[in-house]
Parts: sequence; structure tokens; C-alpha cells
Amino acid sequence: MFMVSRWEPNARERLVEAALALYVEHGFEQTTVVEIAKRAGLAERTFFRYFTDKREVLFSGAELLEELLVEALRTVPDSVAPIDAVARALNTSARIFEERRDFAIRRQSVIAANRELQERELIKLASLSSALAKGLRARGTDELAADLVANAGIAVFKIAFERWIASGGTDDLAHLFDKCFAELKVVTGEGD
Amino acid sequence: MFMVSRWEPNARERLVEAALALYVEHGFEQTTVVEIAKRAGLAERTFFRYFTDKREVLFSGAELLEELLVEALRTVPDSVAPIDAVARALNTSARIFEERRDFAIRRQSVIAANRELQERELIKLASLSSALAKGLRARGTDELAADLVANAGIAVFKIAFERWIASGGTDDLAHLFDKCFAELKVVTGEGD
DNA sequence: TACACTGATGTCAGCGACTGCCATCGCACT
DNA sequence: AGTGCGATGGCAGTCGCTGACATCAGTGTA
Repeated sequence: MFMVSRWEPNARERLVEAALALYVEHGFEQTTVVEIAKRAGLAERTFFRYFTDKREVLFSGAELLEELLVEALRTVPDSVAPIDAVARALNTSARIFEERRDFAIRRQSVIAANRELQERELIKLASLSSALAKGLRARGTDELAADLVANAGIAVFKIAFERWIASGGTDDLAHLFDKCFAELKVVTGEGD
Repeated sequence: MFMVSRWEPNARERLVEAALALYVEHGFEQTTVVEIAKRAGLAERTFFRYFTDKREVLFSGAELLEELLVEALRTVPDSVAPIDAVARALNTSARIFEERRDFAIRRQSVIAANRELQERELIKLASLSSALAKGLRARGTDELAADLVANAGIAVFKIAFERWIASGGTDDLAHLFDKCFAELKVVTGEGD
């Protein structure tokens, strides 16, 4: 049935695009939700039906990433050491970002310029970490080790991603993950 | 000179105490800045002269901690491996928390109950991490290693602190730091 | 003594984020 | 025709936060 809906479709996507464009153009703080909604052809009230707040519009993809990583972790044989299992899970996600390189770069430039957005990003990463820790526990890793490995894995993710963005998305993200994991093993292996 | 000031002294501390008490009693969201100010015998406007926002009142000690850790790191001989240098710096700070055990516990219970506060805590930890990384670079550690070690160190701090709070402050925080660093070396040392 | 100066505070108006409540109105189903 | 559903709009109100200006005790100075 070809039916002409009462409203334009993809309201959510339109809001994300409108928000990102305005954030890039005028900055996050200088952009009001009314402006975003207007640009998407909607009312302010509707924005808040799709996103809990003005920041969330840039982070709605995080749940997807979390599910992806948890699922990837589940498929790694239990015989693989926790840290390597997390490394493999992260590598699985590299494609996703490389496929949306331009979006990722624009988005990250906005986040880098605003502290509130950095806060939101950090809590999303923390949520990722706790999901990974849960996944590790399900594989038999003990509590403390799971927390440590998950947090270290997220640290690697953050640092590698940062460098990938800094390269303009030209570096190979999966290789950066590997490089960081390798370096992590080196720097935690020395000493006492 | 004994002079009777026009206003009660320690406005800042009064605001912190009033805020913490109200956050504990009614929760963070349910508490308005007007209430905090009133309880401290001040006006709302004055609150915002001392703290940039409603959350910051629980995090004003963070700069102090950052300075302490950076200074502690500076005093560790360059011959000590980066990860161990960070471990020593963290151990230096254990006393501080144990001396304010009750305050730390009340504060943490409020933070645990509110997402916005967790965001603020995470960005303070990230700031700590970047300060440590800078300190490591000053000791000759290269960029990537410094970032990794600093982030790993902060992860340890977070995890150990979490467990210390969970113990009601009865565990020895410095020992928890050591235990986490030791475990970190184990879990990153296995595998490929 | 008089007077200007400072610094911590108060008052007030106003913006923007966010919420609750109710209205609208195509569409589907009966 | 009637009834309910779902996505949206409109509106009023609260609260976080800011800028501009007023207040006034104490300090220094002519």
C-alpha cells in the first residue's frame, strides 16, 4: 500500500542531522533546541519525545555499539584470555566507524569543543565498560579481573579512536586497536 | 584584630555542607539551588559565585587531588617504570580519603544515585588522567604509553575506590590500589 | 572627619532546557 | 459511523544559570 503519511518520515534522523549541522555551524551551546526542531520541521516538544536531552541526539548510536560489542564478545571462545577477547570484540566494531568516517569526524569535532558533550561521551564509555565486564563474568572471569580488563579495554578504545580521528580517519582503526593493546601489555609488564 | 565581619565566614564550606545534606536527604534532582543557598544562609546568586553549577559543589576537591597526584608523580625517580610511578602516586593519596571517610561515603552514595553526578565524576577522572599523562611525558615516557598508563591508572583508582566505599571504608585503600595494580599486570600479561 | 573604593552579597529580569497536560487529526479496525 | 491509536503541536510552568545593578561594612586616604 502506498500511503501518504500525515507526516514526513524519519523524524528521528532529521533531528540528528539538523542538530549535528547546527552544532558544527554555531557550536553546541549557541544552538537552541527550538532551532534544531524548526530545522527538522518539527516542534521543540517533539525533539524531547525522541531524545531525553539536547546532548543525547549525538549519542543515540551508543546502545547499538554496546549490543554489538557484547554480542561479539559472546562469540569468542572461553579459552581466549579476557584481554584478548575484549580486543577481538573491539576489532569487530572498527568497520562500523570506518563506514561512517565523515559523520564520526564531524561529530567528534563538536564533542571535542564542548565539555558537557564530553561528559556524556564518558558515561557512555563507562556504560560500555560495565557491559563488557558483565560479558566477561559470563565467561567465567572473576569480578575484579573483569572490571579491570573491561576498563582497560575501554581506555584502549578511547585512545585508539582519538588517534584515528586525529589522522582524519586515514589510519586503520583495527590496527590502532591492536597497537594499543600491544603497547598496554608492554607498559603493564615492566617494573616490580 | 578581632573584627566582627559583616557576614558569617566560610560561605563556601557552608554551601558544600548544605548541599550534601540536602542531596542525601531528598536526592540531587529534588533539591533546588535556592534551598541549598537558603540553608547556608545565602542567596541563590551567591551559590553560583562559588560554584559553576549545581553539581560542582560535590567536586571542588578534585583540583586539590590532581595537584597532589601530579606532585607525587614528580617526586618518583625517573628510573621507576611509568606504571609503578603512577601506582606510587596513587598510594600517596590514600590517606586523604581515609581521613575523610564519612564525608567520602555520604558523597559517593549521592553520586551513585544520580547519573548527572556520575558524568561529572567521570570527567574529573578524565582530567586527572590527562594530568598524569602529562606528568609521565615530562619523565620521558612517550605519548602513547603515557596515555595508556595514565588511563589504566585511573581505571585502577576508580575500581579500588569503588571497592573501598563498598567495604564501608574499612578496607585499606592503599592495599586495594596495590592489589588492583597487581591484578592488572596479571590480566594484561596473559594470552598471545 | 569626610569621601571614595573594594569586596562579598543581594535583587531582579530574563533565557533556555525540560516536563506535564491536553488538543489535534489522519489512519486502522470494527 | 464509531472508536481507539499514534505521532505531533501548543501552552504553561519549574528550574538552572547569567548579566546588570544595588547595597553596605570595612579600608584606606586626603
